Amino acid sequence: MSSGTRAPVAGDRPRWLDRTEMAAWLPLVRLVTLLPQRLDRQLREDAGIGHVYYQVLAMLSEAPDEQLRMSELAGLTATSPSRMSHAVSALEERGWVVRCPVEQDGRGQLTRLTAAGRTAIEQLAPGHVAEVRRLVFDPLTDDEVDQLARLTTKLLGSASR
Amino acid sequence: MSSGTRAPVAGDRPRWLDRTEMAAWLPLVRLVTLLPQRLDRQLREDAGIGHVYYQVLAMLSEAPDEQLRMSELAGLTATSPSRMSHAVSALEERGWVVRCPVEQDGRGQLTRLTAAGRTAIEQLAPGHVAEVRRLVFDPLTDDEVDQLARLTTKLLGSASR
DNA sequence: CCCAATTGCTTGAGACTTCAACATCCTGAG
DNA sequence: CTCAGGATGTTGAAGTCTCAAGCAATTGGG
Repeated sequence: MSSGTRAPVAGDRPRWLDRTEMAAWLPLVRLVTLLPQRLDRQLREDAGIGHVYYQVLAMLSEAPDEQLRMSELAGLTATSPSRMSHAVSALEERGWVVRCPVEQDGRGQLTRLTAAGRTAIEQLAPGHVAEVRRLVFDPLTDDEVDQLARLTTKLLGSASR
Repeated sequence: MSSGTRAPVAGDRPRWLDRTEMAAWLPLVRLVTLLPQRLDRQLREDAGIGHVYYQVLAMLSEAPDEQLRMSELAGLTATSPSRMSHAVSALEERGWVVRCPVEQDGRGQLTRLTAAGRTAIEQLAPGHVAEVRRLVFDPLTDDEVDQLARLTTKLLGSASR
């Protein structure tokens, strides 16, 4: 406890979740626990890296000149600068990525895909896509895919703030 | 790479995601990254524990006699036995939970909420619910909450297997 | 009864994430 | 010009998660 800033004063207690909300909340929590687990496991078996690391390679492979700034990578993958720094270091050790300074801004760092990195993502992508299909898109109808897009986009608004 | 079992043979390459699917996939990945982050942060500020640990307390507080077996806890929270064992150890150190052997099965362990644990969850719950509302339910209409329940439940089917 | 296979859980090592502190560079007000 | 404040990244420590290995208890087939 340690004197939280959010004092649990009786009276300002928010409404608890009703039955309908629980019917959405419980599976949602399970899903956000389980989905990263599955994505991580499949990639770790195939390449020894987790999903975040794969995302870095994926974003780089689609960026102009196959390079991005740390802050852009962090933004695109919704991770902290610190986490991204560690992640890029790990990818650098594998030789899949290199760091180099930015011309115009002495603070910045560019991360660029190496040839080995490109090979890696090209070999990884098919298996990953297959897993994504199996986990997410195969069970859904076209309409449901649209619903999923709308819902997740809407929820991102509040989660990003 | 290291000779994955899933050989990237040209030809068996699965269909890449189309525009519609991407419109669902990208926000879904962000959501699945961001939501646990937010839940963790709020709980960590208030109590110094992450969301998984809170879930343990929450499930225990609603169980008969406020106790559950390790395997039940693991199942309910969609985590591995190992993770749950570590988690319960951490909660035990805080004095919020105790372990005791099961009568009928010498292998099993029961985890029971302590008085301090009950106090903790009672003080934590209002702030947590408020955060859940802010992040998930406030932005959605009633119809959308229903859609969310159906979609997440459907996706859980494939992710659990 | 006996033992091999299974179940339930724990442990330790290594990898990953977070947090706070820090170093560096840029920007703009005075 | 100068310096305070902001922005960009990095680092190390502490906590957490995963994986593989292991232990103890139970179960089931012979």
